[in-house]
Amino acid sequence: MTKKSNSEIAYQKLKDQILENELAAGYQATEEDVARQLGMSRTPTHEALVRLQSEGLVEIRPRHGMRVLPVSIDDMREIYEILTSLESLAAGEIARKGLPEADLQALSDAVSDMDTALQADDLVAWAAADKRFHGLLVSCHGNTRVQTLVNNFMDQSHRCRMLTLKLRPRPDKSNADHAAVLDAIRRGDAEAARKIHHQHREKSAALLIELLETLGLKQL
Amino acid sequence: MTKKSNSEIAYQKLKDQILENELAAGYQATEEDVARQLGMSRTPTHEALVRLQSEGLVEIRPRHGMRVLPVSIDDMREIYEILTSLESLAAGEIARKGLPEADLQALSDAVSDMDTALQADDLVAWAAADKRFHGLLVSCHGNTRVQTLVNNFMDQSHRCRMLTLKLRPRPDKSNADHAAVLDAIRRGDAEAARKIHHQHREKSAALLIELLETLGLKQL
DNA sequence: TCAATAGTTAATGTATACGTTAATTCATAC
DNA sequence: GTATGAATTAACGTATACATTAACTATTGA
Repeated sequence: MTKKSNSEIAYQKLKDQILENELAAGYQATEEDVARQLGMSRTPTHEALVRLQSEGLVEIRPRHGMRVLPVSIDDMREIYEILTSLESLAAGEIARKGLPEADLQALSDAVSDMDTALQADDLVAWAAADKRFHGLLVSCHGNTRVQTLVNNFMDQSHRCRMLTLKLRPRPDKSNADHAAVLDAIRRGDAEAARKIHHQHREKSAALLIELLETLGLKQL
Repeated sequence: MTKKSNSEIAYQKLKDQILENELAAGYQATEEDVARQLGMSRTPTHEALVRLQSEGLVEIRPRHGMRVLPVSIDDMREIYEILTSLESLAAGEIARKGLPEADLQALSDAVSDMDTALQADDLVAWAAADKRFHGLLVSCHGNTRVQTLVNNFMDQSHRCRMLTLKLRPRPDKSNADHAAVLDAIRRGDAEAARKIHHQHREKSAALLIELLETLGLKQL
């Protein structure tokens, strides 16, 4: 098998640490420090940081080191606006063209898993299944660029979703929405699939942002 | 003033050369060759290539050198689907919230310039004004991520648009569409702005793709 | 006390040497 | 003639030394 390069390792480790909040937003360090922490030289470290910067997770400020970017409420507004637009595009299109049974089954499984998780009050599992559903939606659509973008914005907003997960009301309505989207897809009703998913994402966004505002969390 | 780094210079030069088709799609070279051509070492060259890869303009194939990515018909389908979605989002939103007179004027100027260019049969000037209109639409909306994405996808499809510019019918209808979008924005009719722009982009895409298919241009 | 400036320094940008890897070539056996 | 595998080699990955730059600091003059 082909060996992973150090820069790839650096990229994945750093990304993991950022998404899991082990490297908190606002964390700042020089490239050399990061390199030392990773046990490699600055060269592959720098390359990883450049990639993470292009994904909006860190910022490289010449002479000040890299900084893990916090996510503001406005960032979340931007991100959710895009997720809403692209995902509902995907939902509509897959309803229009129809989906092989295997894909429908995968979507259906994700919805079931969300229900199961919710009944068990396992919010982390619920979030994972929810994420899977959204990921399937765009991967079934087949536009690879949409897929990449949605994955990227899900990453950018991951920490925020995880943080608010336990602070928000139980997402029962969310599960119902997903089931309704899936139903519209099965019926081949593109307009309904698009609209329902659109409203679903808008509601999620509004909820999240209101929560952040209520809690006075400007940055996280 | 703060001096530009070599990697920045490399990035811009390479990007220019690719967009202007001086480095044709399919062009392949080792990092060392590219570096020599740019008059610098591999380090900044590599960094520039990584950036260009993240923007979808080149591909880095270990042990084979970098390659200027051709754009296929399917790529154009993907790109225009996203542009359609994000730009009509922007059109709708700016109609909804209203725009300061200066912004309206800038949009109006772009429309006028398109008309003038078309009357003078100056297709290159027309394309520039058209691009400006689309750019203004998203910059007025204010979602910086949408702006970045739209700019990036406009870049990815730039060569293709330039190539087909002289092969397509005169874009009279296109100008009328833009005027109609602007009118809807002025009236504050979000739904109309969104819909008209959506149809406009879908028509452009269909035209472009049909043209590519007719000409049998699978890659460019 | 404040502002301007020159010197200091920390951090990154860059070049380069070297190690590593995988594509290719060539020899050999069948 | 073909398939296998070892040797070759071209290209990149990595570490590191050095150059460069802009932030910082301390000094000086007002």
